[in-house]
Amino acid sequence: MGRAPCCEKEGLRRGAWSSEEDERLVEYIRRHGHPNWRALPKQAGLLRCGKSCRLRWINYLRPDIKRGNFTADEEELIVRLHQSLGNKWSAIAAQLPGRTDNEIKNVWHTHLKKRLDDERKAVGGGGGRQQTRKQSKAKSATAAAERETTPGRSSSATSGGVTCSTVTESAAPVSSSSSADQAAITSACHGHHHHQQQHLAVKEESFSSAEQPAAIDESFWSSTDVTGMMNLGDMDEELSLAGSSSARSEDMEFWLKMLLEAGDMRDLTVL
DNA sequence: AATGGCGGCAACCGCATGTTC
DNA sequence: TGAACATGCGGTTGCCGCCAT
Repeated sequence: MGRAPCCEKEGLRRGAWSSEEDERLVEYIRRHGHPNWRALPKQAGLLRCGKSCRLRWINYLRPDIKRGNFTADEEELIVRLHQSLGNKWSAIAAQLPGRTDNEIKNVWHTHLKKRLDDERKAVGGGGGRQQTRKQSKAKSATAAAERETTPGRSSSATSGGVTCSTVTESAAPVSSSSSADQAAITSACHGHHHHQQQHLAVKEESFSSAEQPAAIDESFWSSTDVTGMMNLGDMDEELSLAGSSSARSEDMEFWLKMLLEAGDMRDLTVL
């Protein structure tokens, strides 16, 4: 049986968001939260589908987004986490407060992957030729074409075949990561452990419902440029005041613990 | 100055998963 | 119990600006 599309396609705007749309969305969420993304655009008077609104909010408009260049620490953490977790961008993002999975994904594909590839070539003198964007896009198109003819979920499978061309890209799933990988995540996580404990809750939707906005400094919202104006320390305080907790963060903590423990055990067996 | 190529990033697409009824 | 619906996630695409020629 078919699923209803997430939104009716007719008459809805697509593409880049205007500042007016941004303001509308921010203003609406400020007032009402976002209990229902599907209904939100209609209620907010936006000609967008709910999915688009959600994405815009999560990746750009949320007040706890940290924008700007990634620090060396952040990049290193991404690399290490990617070695252990693979392309689990949301899991990686959960360890980088203020960063979105989309942003991390972009950084990985545009900077880190290339850098690692270069380093690998410098060290090992090989690892395959770097794929150009053109080639990559051409392959993507081919993959997309293949997808048309292949039933079932193929987006990840085909793209996996395309993009997992480097050693790093083909990082094993968690269950089969090497002890080196585990050590990597262990050290990465230890290095940021305190930070993470503090911020695990931050990744969770800060204003997932209307009960939160009261905790938000109104002056923040009066500004058009809503990004980067609230520092994370403030967010932590607000969240802890609000007693925010989340199943997802707990899940993350749980799996992180499992990973760490597994890593420790592996290390022991190796020793 | 014109232009073509490339990199970076925001946004879209479609499937997976969770939730509700 | 299972269908319908909502949300999350990862891969991919398209646009725009920068830079080399």
